[in-house]
Amino acid sequence: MDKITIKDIAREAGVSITTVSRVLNNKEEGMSNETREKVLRVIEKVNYQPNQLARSLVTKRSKMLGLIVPNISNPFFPELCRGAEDEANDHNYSLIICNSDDQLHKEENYLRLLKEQQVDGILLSSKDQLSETNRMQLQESKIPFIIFDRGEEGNQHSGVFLDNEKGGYLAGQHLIELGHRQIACITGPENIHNSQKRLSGFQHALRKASLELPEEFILTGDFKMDTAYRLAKQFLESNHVTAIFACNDLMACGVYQAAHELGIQIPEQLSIIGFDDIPLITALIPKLTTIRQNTYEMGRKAIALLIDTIEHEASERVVFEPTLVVRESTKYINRD
Amino acid sequence: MDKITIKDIAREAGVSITTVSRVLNNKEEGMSNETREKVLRVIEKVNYQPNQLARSLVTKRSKMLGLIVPNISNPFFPELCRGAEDEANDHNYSLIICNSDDQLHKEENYLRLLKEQQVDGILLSSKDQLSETNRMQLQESKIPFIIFDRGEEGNQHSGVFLDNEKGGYLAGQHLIELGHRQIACITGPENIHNSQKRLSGFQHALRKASLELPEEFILTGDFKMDTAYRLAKQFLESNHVTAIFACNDLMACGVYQAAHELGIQIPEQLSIIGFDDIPLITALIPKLTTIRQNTYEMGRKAIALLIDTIEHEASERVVFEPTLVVRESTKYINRD
DNA sequence: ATGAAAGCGCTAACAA
DNA sequence: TTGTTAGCGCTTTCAT
Repeated sequence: MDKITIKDIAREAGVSITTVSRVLNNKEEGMSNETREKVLRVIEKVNYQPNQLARSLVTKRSKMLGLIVPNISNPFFPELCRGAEDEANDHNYSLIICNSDDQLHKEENYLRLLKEQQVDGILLSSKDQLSETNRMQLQESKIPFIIFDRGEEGNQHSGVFLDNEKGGYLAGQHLIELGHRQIACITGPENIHNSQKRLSGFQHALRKASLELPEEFILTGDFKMDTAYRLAKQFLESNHVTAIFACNDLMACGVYQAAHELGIQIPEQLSIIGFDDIPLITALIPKLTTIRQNTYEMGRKAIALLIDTIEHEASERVVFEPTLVVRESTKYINRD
Repeated sequence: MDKITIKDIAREAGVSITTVSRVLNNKEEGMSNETREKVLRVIEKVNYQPNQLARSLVTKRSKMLGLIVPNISNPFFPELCRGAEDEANDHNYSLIICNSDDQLHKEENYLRLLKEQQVDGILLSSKDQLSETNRMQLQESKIPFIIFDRGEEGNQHSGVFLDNEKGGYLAGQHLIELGHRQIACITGPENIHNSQKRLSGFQHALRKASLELPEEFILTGDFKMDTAYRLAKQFLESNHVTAIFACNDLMACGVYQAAHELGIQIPEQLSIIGFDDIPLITALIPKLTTIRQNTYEMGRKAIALLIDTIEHEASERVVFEPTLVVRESTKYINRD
């Protein structure tokens, strides 16, 4: 037996395929209740499911959305995916999740693939700012897209952003309030905008307390645990600080390790503050103080925005506010 | 300007659409190199991308695969996704990742959605055994599917599995060799097959050393950190053991917390061994000893199998072997 | 209230 | 070597 099509239903119910199509799409007008019921019964009986591909071909709406994330292994992104997926499903869209693995060529590849697959829109959580090729591709293909957090600020494209500057500021303020004066910071990659913002917000807070972050106390990381571990270990071996701000939680984990291996007690000898509040960090001992972003909700909002763009050509920039979550890895210090 | 179609290319190149279709699909025969080049030039010039939906409609191949995971927040699954995605892309398929959130109705929903979306096959990492409805749905829709780890053993459906029994055995053997005699185990949900296997393998190892795991030392968890934390805390308050086997790493994290709060030193007073070897556990202090599964490779293999099933109606059951990774959370004990 | 027919963008016989 | 044509499963005018 072959796949059941609309024709089969029509024949079985003794009506035209137009009529079947009407009930499929809940067209109210022009149809007796009797007919509708009859068709519905047949559909039910044979467990018919319309071919979305065929529908898409004529309606020019695939009901599919694409989501490109830079690194699915960072628990930050699964949270984003969850939010995005839930919102998409609520609106009857399906989501194709793609992991660009921090590689530009993969990102380009996915962009092409998603377009071929005729997705109705794309949520782009790019590693970096949008490359010129990609921007052009997207713009000229006229496919609606939304930017998630990363990406430039000057540009006025719609998207969901975090106030990274404020996040960094909160982190700095917290450490200052705890009395810290010797502080280091491990940043994300240099070319990444949100990472820079976190740093500058952080510096801003320090400066307000008349403290300048020395060049050597700014370590350039890459948002990954291993790198942060190596950087921190090397740094802590030959420098004395009482606090470290890691620009994401994964890197904070690396600092924990480094401190542990060097016999440095957290938070007694070293306070650590992270960024993101990924789910797993509650497993760290002591529990990590961090700057929280509501990733799940940001994912939902981003997709909501995307669908709004698709269906009503809306356009908006939403900025989320991060919050400070004080746990156990930061501590008041009496400076000598 | 509207979307560019094959017609536009044909007109522009002065050939028929059939010819264009031929070069698109790399049909070698019957066509002068001249013509091919000409068409290729036009395609290049206008940056034409064929509509995959239209192709699918006639070829009956959507080049899309579905992957349903039970809990994307468990870092185990992003690893699986990465492997699956890479393998799919290598074969020119795209992957729709769905998170069923441990909810049966979501899983059913996704199954329906994936079918409507005409995916060529499904990789199902079901929370539980396949529900009867789902099994029937899948079977009668004739859509190729592969089972990932969870799910029944008796059934002979193709899939990728882990030798969970062996994993449990390795864990038990390790603890025994370290001299532990008072041991507890935190399992996954009772109805989940792989969880049961881990336990029975574990028991097997103990029994070999003439040790029987008392009922009260088997704590039924749910693969989640929080639950394991609560169970472990309650348990450790009133029982004395020298080692705990957590049936996945997330739960081991929960045990860490509990031990920490009770002032129990790991591994001096309590050895802990986990299961999975998820990426983040290297952040735990001390580093977690665990039973490793090669999740990424399992994901790749599963998709390879699925594609093989789709393209050559192959069918196979692959079983991966877990390995013991000794780190710092287990320690030799001199029993008194 | 219902149906016939055209067409979405493409592939695949079959002709020429 | 190339083109004509039918049709994939559906929606949507336009008739009736």
